Amino acid sequence: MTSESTPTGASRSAISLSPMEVPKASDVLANELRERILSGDYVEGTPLPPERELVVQTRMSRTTVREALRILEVQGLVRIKAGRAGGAFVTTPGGESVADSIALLIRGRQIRLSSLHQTREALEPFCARLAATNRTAHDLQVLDEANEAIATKGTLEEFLQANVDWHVGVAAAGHNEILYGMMIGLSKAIYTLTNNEGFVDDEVRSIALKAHRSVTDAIRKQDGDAAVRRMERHVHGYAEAAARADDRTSISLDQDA
Amino acid sequence: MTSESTPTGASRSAISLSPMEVPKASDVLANELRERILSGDYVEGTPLPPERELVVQTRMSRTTVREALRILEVQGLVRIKAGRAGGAFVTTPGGESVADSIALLIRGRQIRLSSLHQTREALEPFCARLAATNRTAHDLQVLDEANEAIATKGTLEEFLQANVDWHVGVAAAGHNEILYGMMIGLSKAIYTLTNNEGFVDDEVRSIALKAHRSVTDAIRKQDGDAAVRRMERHVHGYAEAAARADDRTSISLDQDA
DNA sequence: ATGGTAACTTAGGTCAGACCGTTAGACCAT
DNA sequence: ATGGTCTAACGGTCTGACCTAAGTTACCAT
Repeated sequence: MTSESTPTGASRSAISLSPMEVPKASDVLANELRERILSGDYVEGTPLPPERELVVQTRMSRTTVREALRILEVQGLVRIKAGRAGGAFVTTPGGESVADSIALLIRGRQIRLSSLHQTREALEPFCARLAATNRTAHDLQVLDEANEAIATKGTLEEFLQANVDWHVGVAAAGHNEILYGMMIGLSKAIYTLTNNEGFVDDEVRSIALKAHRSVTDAIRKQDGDAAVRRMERHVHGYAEAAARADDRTSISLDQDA
Repeated sequence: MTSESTPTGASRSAISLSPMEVPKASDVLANELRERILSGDYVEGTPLPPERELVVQTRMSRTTVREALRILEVQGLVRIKAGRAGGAFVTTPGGESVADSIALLIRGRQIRLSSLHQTREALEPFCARLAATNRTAHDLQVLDEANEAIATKGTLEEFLQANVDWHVGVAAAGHNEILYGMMIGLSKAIYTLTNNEGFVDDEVRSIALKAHRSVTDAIRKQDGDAAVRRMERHVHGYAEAAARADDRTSISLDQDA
């Protein structure tokens, strides 16, 4: 039966299916919970039922329930506490998860430092313009404090931290959460990558401080165009200095070899 | 023994400890594996040992091992296949994880569409400039194909997909993986959010098509400045149109209420 | 009354062992 | 060649137990 001829020869039947996905139980639970959380029905801090309660409700095993919760935890949707009155609490995802994934992307793909600086050149001037428009008094205070920390000659780590604080502060002053998350990720990556390079000397520090102050000034005066211009110069200059230092490193490495 | 006087009264001993963190076993394993993967020792596709083998090696339970693997899977560092010859395979994290976290950020924080478009205004002109510099023949082909797909009057979904393809194509032509990853995230988010809004009519389509062609042209001619200028106009115009549509929606919603 | 502490309770964290479902590969029958 | 069958090697799920962290409560000594 059904022994028809196959005209084209390629396939005997006209029907064809694409690869199908069979979701895992833990994914199903995770998706369900994620949708409920993202729908906004639960306020930040709302506790999910205890694991054993979820087991009863879903009729899944505790293993499965726990994997689902773990997924949500990694995605930054819940925070899990142990002990009595512990459990999974709803969290509003912040910039950290974006930052983490960007950091993974950068490390995992062995991305060149130049790409990082290039990306900063795209984001930071724009952030500066937003900051000039939207900055609050508190934002300005954060920027000033970061600059003061830079002025205080400290260790390399302290300088780098203060540097990051200022740049992230500019992004925060722009009050755009997406850009803010992106800048956190970039900064974190640049911080770790620059920690090894040794091109940060006193000159670099004082140049950075001067640049930061001039940008901060423009932001304070709500002069968007000036903020963009100065930030562009600063970031571009920093990128070129880093590139030159990188060249030197490569060269001396070559000489070593 | 050691019953000294305690002058300050605050503490009997000089040793003092800060709050300590007791990491979970699964996190320890996950961190260890993540470091090994990110160090680049394993090529894409390298299989990790089977779960039961990891149990033997680490002397942890299978539950713990599985949770660690699940963490890495969510972070996009491994891909887990079931069945014989299955297991966890090393994956180079791509833009998808960035895209996912951005999408979560946007949905979770109820971020306004305007923030999204604002972010595009920061990224896309810069991507266009990079594209003008770095585009290959293949990149241009992708852009042309996306434009053709837009020219073909299709369903709303087809239009949106082609639209996304073109914008992502520009980012790809810039050959900066970070910006590329960010654009994928933004595009995915914008895609889903625009799917509901009903402001895409024939006029919007033809305007977008024209703008895309002019930007593509500048990229083809490697005219960076023109690419930036035209992309700025396009994105800004689109953002304003979307904002107007959003206003209309809000107003009609108010009238409904 | 006050302060400490022991016991209890509720929650997540870990473990051991079993069984199920899926898949690749080998082998055989048609 | 096509399709069936068996087997081994995987991850996926389940059960049930115990450990550990952290609030609550009751009790006891001062």
